[in-house]
Amino acid sequence: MPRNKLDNLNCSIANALDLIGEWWTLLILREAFFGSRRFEDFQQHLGIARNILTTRLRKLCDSGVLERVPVREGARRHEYRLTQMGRDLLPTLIALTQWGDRWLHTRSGAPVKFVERASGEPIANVTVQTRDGRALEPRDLAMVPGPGATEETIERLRLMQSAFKQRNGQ
Amino acid sequence: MPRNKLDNLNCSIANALDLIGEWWTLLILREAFFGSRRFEDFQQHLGIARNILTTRLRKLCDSGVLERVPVREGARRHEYRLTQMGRDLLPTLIALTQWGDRWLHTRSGAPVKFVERASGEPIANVTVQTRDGRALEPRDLAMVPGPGATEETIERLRLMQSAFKQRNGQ
DNA sequence: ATATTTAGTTGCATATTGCAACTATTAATT
DNA sequence: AATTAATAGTTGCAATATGCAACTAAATAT
Repeated sequence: MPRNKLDNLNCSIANALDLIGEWWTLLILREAFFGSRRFEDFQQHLGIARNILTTRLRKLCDSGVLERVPVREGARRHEYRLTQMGRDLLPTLIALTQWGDRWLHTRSGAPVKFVERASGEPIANVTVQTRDGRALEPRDLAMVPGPGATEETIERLRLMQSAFKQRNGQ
Repeated sequence: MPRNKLDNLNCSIANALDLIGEWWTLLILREAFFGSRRFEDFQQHLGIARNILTTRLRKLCDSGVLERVPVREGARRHEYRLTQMGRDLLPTLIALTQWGDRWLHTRSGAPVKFVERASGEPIANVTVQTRDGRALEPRDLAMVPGPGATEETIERLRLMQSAFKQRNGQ
């Protein structure tokens, strides 16, 4: 990955992308959500080069997104399963899928529909919401320094805020 | 992008990643949500190589995620703004950010906090929900063929379904 | 009129990916 | 038990993408 790691330290997106933003990685995780567990499953479904699959699986295991467990008690062969950290990517994956469904499949419609298993009801679109469930648009959001903000981040957010006020004539 | 384009045709995630899964692209879009609009803004905030920034911006404009508009009426200089298609990536970006906050910033906490502009209240975690607002876990979800499903997709989903039943002893 | 900023382009070194062949276990078959 | 096939990689090399720095050209500012 030739991308600079410089000063990505204080950005969750940059840190997340260092882990799961590499070529193939999100497709591997999609496969994992679809039920793939074994090396050959991933390889055959995705058509990914075997050496790349090796390095991706290793990285995902090292970082705790997947775990490598023996296929049976005491077996030497293993399989790759989502951990809680991996399962926690579901909202991201679904949000991305819905975006693709909406903007990139205008002809034929979504290839896969997600439904609640128990009821068969389609799920809602993933949205950004208040804690009491009102949907928010980009313009309704503001960003403020969190507990892990650096001085640099704080300064950046201050600049954003004043640019926003200026544009809205305040 | 050396990734195979083969048979990605029927997967929204694969198609989405062809557009926004390249190195830097999501960071560029994060910058856009943070208020960057000009070439130099993106370049300086990210430290990205200028030639790569050029190709990424071009691709994002060509595909309709960003638009290239004159800075003022009749000006030759232009800036890059999110389109509706681009703004629609907000849930994906926030979901990814929250994942990073949760799993990769355990020490210091989130660098940036998203709040409702009007009230200052923190937003909720992005979750997958039913249409009446109940949160769903991965195990509560099932996938069924959508309107754009190919025969291959349908077969794949059938296999998943029977594997699921087998694991759960039905 | 000159200098500076902005928005790129170009060329070359380095890093990543794709491909195909090869290896070494493990599981299945005779 | 021996042979075969499937699984899970590794290795080497060619094709691509990225990083860097210098260069260009137009638009603003002085």
